[in-house]
Amino acid sequence: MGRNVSDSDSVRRQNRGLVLGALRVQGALSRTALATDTGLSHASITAITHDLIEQQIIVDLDPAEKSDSRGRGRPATLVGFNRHIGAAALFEIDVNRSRLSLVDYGGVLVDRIETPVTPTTFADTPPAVFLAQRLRQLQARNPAETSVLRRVAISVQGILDRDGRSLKWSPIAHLANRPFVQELADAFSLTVTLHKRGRLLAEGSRWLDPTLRDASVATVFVGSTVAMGMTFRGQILGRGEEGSTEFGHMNHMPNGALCRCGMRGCIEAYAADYGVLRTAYSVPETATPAPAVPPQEYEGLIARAEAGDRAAGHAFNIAGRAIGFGLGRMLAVFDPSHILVIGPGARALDLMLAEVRSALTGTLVCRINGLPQIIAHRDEKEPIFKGLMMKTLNAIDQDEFAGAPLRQSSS
Amino acid sequence: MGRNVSDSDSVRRQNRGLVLGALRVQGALSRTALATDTGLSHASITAITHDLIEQQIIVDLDPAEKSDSRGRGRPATLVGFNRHIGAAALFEIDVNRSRLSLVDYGGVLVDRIETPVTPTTFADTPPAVFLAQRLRQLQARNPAETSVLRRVAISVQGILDRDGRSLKWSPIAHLANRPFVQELADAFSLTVTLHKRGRLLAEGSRWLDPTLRDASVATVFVGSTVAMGMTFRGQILGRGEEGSTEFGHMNHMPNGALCRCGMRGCIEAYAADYGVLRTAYSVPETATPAPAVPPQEYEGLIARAEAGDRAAGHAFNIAGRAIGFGLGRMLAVFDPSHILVIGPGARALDLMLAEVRSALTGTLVCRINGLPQIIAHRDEKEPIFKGLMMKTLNAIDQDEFAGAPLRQSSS
DNA sequence: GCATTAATTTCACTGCTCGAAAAAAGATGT
DNA sequence: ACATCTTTTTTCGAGCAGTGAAATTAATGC
Repeated sequence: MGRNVSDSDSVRRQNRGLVLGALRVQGALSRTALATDTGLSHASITAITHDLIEQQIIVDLDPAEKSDSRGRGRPATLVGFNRHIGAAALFEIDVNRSRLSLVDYGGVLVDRIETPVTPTTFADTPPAVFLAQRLRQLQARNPAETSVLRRVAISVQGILDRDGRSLKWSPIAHLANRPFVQELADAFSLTVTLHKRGRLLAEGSRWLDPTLRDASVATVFVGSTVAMGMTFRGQILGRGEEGSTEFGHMNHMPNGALCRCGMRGCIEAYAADYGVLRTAYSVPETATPAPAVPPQEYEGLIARAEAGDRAAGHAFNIAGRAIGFGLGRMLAVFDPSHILVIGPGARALDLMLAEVRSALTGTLVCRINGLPQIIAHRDEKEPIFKGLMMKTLNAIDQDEFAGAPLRQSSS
Repeated sequence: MGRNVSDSDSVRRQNRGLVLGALRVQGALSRTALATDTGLSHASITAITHDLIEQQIIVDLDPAEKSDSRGRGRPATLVGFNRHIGAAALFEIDVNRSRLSLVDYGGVLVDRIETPVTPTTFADTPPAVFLAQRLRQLQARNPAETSVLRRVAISVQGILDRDGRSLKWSPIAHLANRPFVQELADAFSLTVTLHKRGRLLAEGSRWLDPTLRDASVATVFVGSTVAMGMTFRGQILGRGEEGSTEFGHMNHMPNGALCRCGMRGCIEAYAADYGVLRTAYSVPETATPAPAVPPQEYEGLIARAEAGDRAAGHAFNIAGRAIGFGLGRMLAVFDPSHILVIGPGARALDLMLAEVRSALTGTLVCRINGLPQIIAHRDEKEPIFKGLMMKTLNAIDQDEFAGAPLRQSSS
């Protein structure tokens, strides 16, 4: 039954993981800094870094690099990741484009392949084939780096099944119910993981804003969809890719506006770009949603609303109302200390905030706890990529390198 | 920073905790059973049980007790908790009654004091005084057991503050914003903990139904209030008493029926006993809710609805609709494998199920994952008490006994 | 009585952390 | 130039907890 026994093996794994985690968060560090940062003794840090260096996982950095010359005592030598010991391939699959990035173990972007995606892409080419093609191309172009490829991680939108190995539903056409994760893993003999985009947003904003590292945060993406990722005191909620957060498809209004997902009254149907456009142009709620909204059109609508255009302003009010009620309902179940709004819709937060606040004010939790802090992160560059990368590299740290192959004999 | 270092101390704590946990769940066990159950080696079990026995935390049970005489080899001697090493005082404070129970470390009920509660109880007597009186009475009546009292745990309804030390709001009059936890802790020099009733329901149903031990479960209480507790793969969600689940006060209908909490449109205002009654008798939605509904009146309404009474049936339909939409919205954020319905309303589940199902069918998550299993546990005897007791005893196991005072020298 | 069987304990060994003391590597002062 | 300071790292000797294998213990069966 219980496989939670703690022994010297788990002690080593835990403490090596602490060291690697500190390096992952803070970058290269001296051994002394590692000791204070992890709480381990200097003696243990010496032993652990010695082992890690012997295993080529980390390297002693040239002291020439950082000339912190204004010290008095013995100058510190920093240790940092050995960039060449591993690499990860990161797919971001979206409704209208796919991107494959190769990053080394130090988190440096090595190469990138972008491909447009259309509604027929995965009907013409099975997802596994599509991904394998790109991955092979990457291998051909970067033989050195991909020889140490350790993981493939894929970011998608939609609902994952319980074990997180495939999609049960996705707004990306012909991607659901295809066992491409397994097929890719078999074809390349690699660990392949699947990640819900919304969850990565939460992961990404944690790495981007260090003050939120240990807080409970709900990160809301507003743009072509509405999605949410949650962290609880620094832990990503729903470990193991389970616990799908389908905030965008939470019901806002029984029998309401038609959503891209085919249901009616989802928050997304009011607050995603296509929903706002539909309201602004008085298109009937039951009209089929536009498949994709050009960014400039959405931006233009924001500008018009800011300039005082009645119809545009009303559309954002309706969107804010949907988000506000959704947040209020979410707060009854999960009560974060911060709410982050990111994505294209973050630019329009000011237009929606009044309605969001008004909806929240009508909930018990907000009356008692006060309104939560709602922060817009407007110019997030690539929170999804960052989240995917950090999650994957961290998984390599903890799963593959922290539990070390025992050292046989140190000469 | 990081205080997560693993050392021999944390190893001991972890493994002793495993042993105590196995005994807590399964009752008295042989050492061999403990070894297979925890995954520890026989040698370690010998060492650990030896220490625990020396510290009087567990005892070797008389082999006379259980005559499993049909064995061939050396008969096993069971070890079980030493009931006299500790005790816990458990308060359950409700809108109309309070109950104080004394249980020993083995989980046996020793004594109990019940007191009615009225809306003026805590206005006349400060909560801390009220509790202290009962606790002193208990001490006077049970000097032996209370001499080893280790914890006081209090179950309440309402919203706790972030650190779980006091209530920010409660349907129990004059209980919020009174620092009675701190005062009681100071007066008796004991650890006093406060628990949200909804959370304990989740804890309790885990102990009551072992098949749900490792599942993700949402336990919904329907009765004088509507409340929910959630477990995630066997973990109670929202550790440290944070993450209040205010399911009953999730908004169902903007500007809808008046709730006891003072807000409008809460699920509770439609689905709690007073809400159902209000609908059945066509009382306006804005009428002040009845302070308490006699159980027989609610039962009578169920009977009438089952007999085909139109108004009563309609009231339960409305209640089911509120619960169904609430669950659907909850599912967008947290997706349990089972939904348990308990409390007086569980008897009426059949009357509400059609509407619940219909509301759930309109959500994306249910269309993809299928409808969740909804199970009524009708005759739960005391899930709250059970949950409060197990949580408290388990806390004593893990916090006080697992991290042992080092053994000085074994003779 | 003696072999058989199953539960526990004992023993020798391993791996990990820790505190204290020693060593290392420049900076500073005369 | 050389001794002295200061700060970073490493070394060394415990101590502790877990493990597998072997030994011990306590009944049952013939």
